[in-house]
Amino acid sequence: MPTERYNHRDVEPRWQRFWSENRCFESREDESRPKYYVLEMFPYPSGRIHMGHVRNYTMGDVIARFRRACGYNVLHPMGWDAFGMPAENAAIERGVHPKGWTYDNIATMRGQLQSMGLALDWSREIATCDPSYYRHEQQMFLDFMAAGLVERKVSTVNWDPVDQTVLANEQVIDGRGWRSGAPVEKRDLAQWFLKITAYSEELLTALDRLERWPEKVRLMQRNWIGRSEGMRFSFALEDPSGHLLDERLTVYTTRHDTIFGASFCAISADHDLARRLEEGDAGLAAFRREVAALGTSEESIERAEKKGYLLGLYARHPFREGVKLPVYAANFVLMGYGEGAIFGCPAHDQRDLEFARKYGLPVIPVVAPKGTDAAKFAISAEAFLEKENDQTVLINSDFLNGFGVPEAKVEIARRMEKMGIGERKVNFRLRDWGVSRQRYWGCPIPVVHCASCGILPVPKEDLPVVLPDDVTFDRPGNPLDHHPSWKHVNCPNCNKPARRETDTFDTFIDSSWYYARFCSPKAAEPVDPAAARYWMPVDQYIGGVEHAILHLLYSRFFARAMKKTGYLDMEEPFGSLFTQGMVVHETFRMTSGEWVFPADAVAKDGDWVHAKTGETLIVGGIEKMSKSKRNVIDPEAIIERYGADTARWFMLSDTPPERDIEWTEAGVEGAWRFTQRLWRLVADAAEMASPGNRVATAADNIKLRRVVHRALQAVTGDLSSLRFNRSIARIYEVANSLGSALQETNASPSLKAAIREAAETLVLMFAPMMPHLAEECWKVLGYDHAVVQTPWPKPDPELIAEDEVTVAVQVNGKRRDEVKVPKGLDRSELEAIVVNLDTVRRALDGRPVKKVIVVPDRIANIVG
RNA sequence: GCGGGCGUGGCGGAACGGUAGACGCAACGGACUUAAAAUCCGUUGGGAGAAAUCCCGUGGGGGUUCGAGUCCCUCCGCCCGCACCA
Repeated sequence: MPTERYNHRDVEPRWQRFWSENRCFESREDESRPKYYVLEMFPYPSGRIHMGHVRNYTMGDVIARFRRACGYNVLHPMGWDAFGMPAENAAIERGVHPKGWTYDNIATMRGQLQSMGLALDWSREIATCDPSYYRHEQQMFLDFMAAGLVERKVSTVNWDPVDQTVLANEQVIDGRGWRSGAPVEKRDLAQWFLKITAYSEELLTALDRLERWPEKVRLMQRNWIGRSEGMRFSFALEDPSGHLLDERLTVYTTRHDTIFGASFCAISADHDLARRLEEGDAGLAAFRREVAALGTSEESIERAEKKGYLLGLYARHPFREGVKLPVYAANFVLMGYGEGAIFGCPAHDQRDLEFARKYGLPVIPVVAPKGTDAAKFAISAEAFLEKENDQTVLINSDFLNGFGVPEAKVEIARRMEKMGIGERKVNFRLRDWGVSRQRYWGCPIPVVHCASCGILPVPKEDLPVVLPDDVTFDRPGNPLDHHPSWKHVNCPNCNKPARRETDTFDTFIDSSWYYARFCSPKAAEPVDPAAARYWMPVDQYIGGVEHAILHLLYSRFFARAMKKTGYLDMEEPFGSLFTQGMVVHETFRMTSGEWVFPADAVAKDGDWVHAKTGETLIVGGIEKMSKSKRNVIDPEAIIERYGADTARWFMLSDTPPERDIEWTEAGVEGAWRFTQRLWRLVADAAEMASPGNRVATAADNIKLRRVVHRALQAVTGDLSSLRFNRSIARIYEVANSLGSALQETNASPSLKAAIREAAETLVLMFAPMMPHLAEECWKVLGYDHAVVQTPWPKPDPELIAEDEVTVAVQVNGKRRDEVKVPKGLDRSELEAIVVNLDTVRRALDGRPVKKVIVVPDRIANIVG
């Protein structure tokens, strides 16, 4: 039959219109049905969608459509994480206004997402830069403040002395500002903090209950929170002449058992003591400037070569009379952790060891494997790090000699507490969340600074504090600060002239509660309690692993803060989390080093050449798609050429969703051919087996029916657990079997019935992945109603059941044969069969059978 | 530097601790065609053998187990995060 070629350009927009006009995906609360909330991390409106979006939103869409078909009341919303630096950069670089730029981008990207045929409830769309969204953020912030969850404290930022601007960590490149190239300095600013540390313990222990989160993400969060049990204690300090100072040096350690191995103390370059000593010490001032140039990122600080500066102070060892430890300012001690000061024990810490070697400090081992001769145990290049199960013992440690590490810790703690110089302390690595940003394109922080009344919240009736539109980017710094009038307000208390806060919120705040807002996006309050009670938590959250820590931890905290202030009735916003992999692509560059778009690279005689210049190209690595390396493929071009269904199919095929997927031309071509093949198969099946055919059970169709029902069973399970690539493999199998059945020129009525069933089931199975094609096929199969109005089919248990199984036969763990036996055959009968097989006897080569291990219906292993 | 992950044919990958390589791509052979494209059928981890069959194989090395791609240790390579990118 001459089937017309499937034309996605006609079909896809038509069905998109149908879904939209019939409001197929708009959802509302319905207590009579189970709810299912699918959410993908919302996009930043950067301009155009990229392949990462296509992958992320396709996965969410498949889940949404599948769950819908299974009878769930599905919520699947979309919005925009619309505040952020790129809008300001566009303003500075291209003279466009951040607001116009952002909303233009949203319009473009909304259209692009719609062309993907996503089953989204667009009536719930939100943009975080809209006052109707951020006003609630301001209100909640004020409530958090009243609830004691907000704090104002001084913290350090990267300062560009030329541009007179605060720099983000990514704007610091090799210690210099990205625009000015000037060495970065540090500045202390009073900033707002959300007290996430009030929930350290809770955020940690609650991880155990997030059973449907990837273990790796929970582990990363555990490590990030970093609970440790240690001691805070202080050393007496003396000056070079040996005079005792009034001041003591407080340190934090988890290895107080190694106190006898201490050979120095180190404080952070930002430590209060270092700041005070700087005045009379030019060398220290220079050292502090050098450390400041590293910026504030922990990565750059820890990567830097370990260096210290002798402060000329000495710490008296608490247990070794007359022993003095030199005190350094060191570039690797972080002010934000513990006390910003440590004692160094080089024998048992690699970093301390490197430091000690560099400055010629003693290395005294104090922990050694049991039975080691203390006199001979020495440390060379590697510190001795005790591991969980090691049998170790304290040495060179006076009264601790012979103690195990845990016992030594107890003893030191006991003694120090008795001496009054320290106490046991649980410490967390987690720091409070600094939310102040010295930028324009963010949510204004709703407070007023008054010279006489201090810092006051903006009265709730004055919310929202709206960002002014009339700002300029012609000079560096925060435009809100330069604005002629915006910041000048009267004090809400005394009514005298006062100043608005010109800092805006970290954009992580915007994304820390949007999931809740989607439940009732137009509510007058941040969240409508009834709607949130019905929809929350998110049943399936999907996004990149790059958000494994910050965004997810902040959201978990925010939910708790919202609970405390009465906005939400739950702690954990995301019941199940899935982290998808990136989209990667081959890179091409010219001999000049310039990157080349894949679209401009053409294969020629086994080489790659530039489509326009003909120059031979260098093929680089397969890397994450990025604008800078130009290895990007524009989704819009792909959808235009192949259709959304093909793009979606490719994103789901082959590669498991959690792994990185490589975009290849051959892969898309393959996906495109398969859409055409499905179209032909269904058209042929529709012609051969009319809607009147009924399913029969005769033997000549049982094979096809089994394939169909077993695949349906497998696909149902695989889609429930997000194993899209596996479900697609099963769909290929059904397509292959259906294709073979269609070869039959003289089909019996019962075969026709089976073909009909196969075709219909096939369409319903691929519908979540290729929704437009499925609708069109469904029409060809003779249905008036749409696939989106059709329930998910159910496999027939009789057709799934196996009556015969193939059991592998091993001899000493090596496969030697296989036997077909009835399913459920008991051990002894199977054993009797296998030991007498020729292949088994040959492999045994005369040895007696020692034992037989039988796993029923799977394997028999003869040990001989 | 610290924390986390990944590594299986030419390629993407499949495999409750139980027959490694399902399914797809590519390649090769064939059918159809004047021809090509498309489509359809077949072959395809490596090695030995006429065949039956045997040996080797899941990044390298070691271990646990009747049995390891899967669990443990270690090394190598790649990727992600590191608190002001989103």
